[in-house]
Amino acid sequence: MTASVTIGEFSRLTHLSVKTLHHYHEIGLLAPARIDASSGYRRYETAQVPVAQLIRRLRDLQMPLAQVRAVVEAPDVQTRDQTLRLHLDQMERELAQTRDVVTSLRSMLTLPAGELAVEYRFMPAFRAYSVTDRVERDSIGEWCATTFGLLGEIAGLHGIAATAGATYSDEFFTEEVGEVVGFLPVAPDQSAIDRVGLTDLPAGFFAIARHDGPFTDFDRVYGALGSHVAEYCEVAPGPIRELYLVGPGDGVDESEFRTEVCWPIQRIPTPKG
Amino acid sequence: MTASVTIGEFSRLTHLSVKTLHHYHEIGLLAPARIDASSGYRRYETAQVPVAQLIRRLRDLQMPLAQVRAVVEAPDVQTRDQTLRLHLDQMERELAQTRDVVTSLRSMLTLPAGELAVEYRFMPAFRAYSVTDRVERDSIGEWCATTFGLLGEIAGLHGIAATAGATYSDEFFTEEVGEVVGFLPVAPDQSAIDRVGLTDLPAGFFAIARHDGPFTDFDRVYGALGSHVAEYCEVAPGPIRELYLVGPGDGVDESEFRTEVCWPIQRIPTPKG
DNA sequence: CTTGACTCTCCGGTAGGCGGAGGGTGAAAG
DNA sequence: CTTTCACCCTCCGCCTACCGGAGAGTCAAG
Repeated sequence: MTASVTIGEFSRLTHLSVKTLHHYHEIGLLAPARIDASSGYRRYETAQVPVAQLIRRLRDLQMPLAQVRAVVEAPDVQTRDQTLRLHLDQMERELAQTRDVVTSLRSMLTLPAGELAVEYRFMPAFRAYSVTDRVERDSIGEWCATTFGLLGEIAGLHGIAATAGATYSDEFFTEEVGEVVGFLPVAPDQSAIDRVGLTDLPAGFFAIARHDGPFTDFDRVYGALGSHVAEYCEVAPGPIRELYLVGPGDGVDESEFRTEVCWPIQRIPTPKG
Repeated sequence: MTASVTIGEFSRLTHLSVKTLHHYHEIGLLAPARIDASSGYRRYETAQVPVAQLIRRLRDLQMPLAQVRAVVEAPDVQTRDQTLRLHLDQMERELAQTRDVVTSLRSMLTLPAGELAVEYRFMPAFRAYSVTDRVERDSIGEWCATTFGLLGEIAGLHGIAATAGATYSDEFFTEEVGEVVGFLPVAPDQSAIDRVGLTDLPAGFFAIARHDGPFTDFDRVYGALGSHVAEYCEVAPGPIRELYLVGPGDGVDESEFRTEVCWPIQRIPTPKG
């Protein structure tokens, strides 16, 4: 039914290198069936081949070993397959995103950056339903999906037609993790409701640029707008705001998205020359 | 035209963390425009934003810094875009492959491994045109493409109808890099020709299993066949062989591929019990 | 002149292994 | 029965692309 093999043979069976098998033994992910007491030689069973292959496949997909462990140590097949399916879905989403980045890079190659229209605006203070979290850069997409899903739902329930937005703390950009606030403006006399907080956003001047299209090449607007501000304006403290004029909630294609990026400034600059 | 900003501001403009900017400075990938002599503070120019963003995008695509460097330090725009396009093509290929692995894993979940038909065969010695290289596991796909492209071309020119194959040294599996020989059998009196070598493959007994379908789930056959051999046969020294009965050169869909994996054994085992 | 935000350097750690040194094992060949 | 040689062991350091934090200096506003 099953046979005992040396680490080298097992390596050939599974296409995992000997070094890798050592490593998996060390961290307790895949231990040999037994170990010769006198020589210390590892002996694997051929019955271990399938699990080793599963591990290898998951690693091929860049799955972290911690997650791999969760999969192979799942108590029963249902749990395991469930976990696995979730990961596969996630990977497919990442794949799609990578593809987007590639296409966006390609288009960057063909059409150079256009002129950026910067507008200066005073935004009065306003009150908003809000969701505040400490978010990592990598998981911002997910966070936005859930947050604006929730805010959109609330907007529907209460008949609010305002444009949702978010503020991003400096930390979020400079240290890869920081406070992000998703908001939905409401009447100033509105009071708190379930599931979301209430925040008063301060008034201020902003340099504003609009971004048309999907979120993948958002960074270009940031670069261009930020450069503009650095040249012509005095920056003000406070987080950067984004206003989602047209976004995923509006049931249109990505290419139809409209977003305003608002950079806080001290005052509207007087034109030079 | 351009303005000088601190590292923190530059971080906001480019969405690269301060730590990352330090790192890029240290390795000389993206140095600040100047450094304050007394305080040691880095000063970046807004003109550096586009290159920083390019770097960030490439890193988002997992491109190693060495390659990123090659791109950003390209002498002229043509070279740079050319390099970039090549990398993007490569990434798209990898993307496609990852997708295949995902689908294959999914199918592994739904349909369990079937029975494996193992056949024992004596293969006489034969002479073959051959290409021998030390190949890394990761680049085996590429190597096969070029090698069997070449061998196929030669087969066409000389009217050879034999089945191409390859041998894989143990090292190749146990240490991630090792000797691989692509071969195309010819008549025993044939002599050497241009661009390829001539190898005599030794006779021997083999346990052979056929794999139907794309190369993505090749490992299952290895595992199953190897386990079978470990249980019922005495292994013989020498590299594992693969015979490409139907492969990429035959202009059919991946799912139509037929490959034999040949595991060297000492003799044909006598059935137990 | 203080406060607080920002910046500096340096040191150490992370994942997932690879590479090599130095030394013990096992089985077949002489 | 010994030698050879492939195989195996452990241990240590290195790799990439940064992140975290300590300890100390710097800048601008109040």
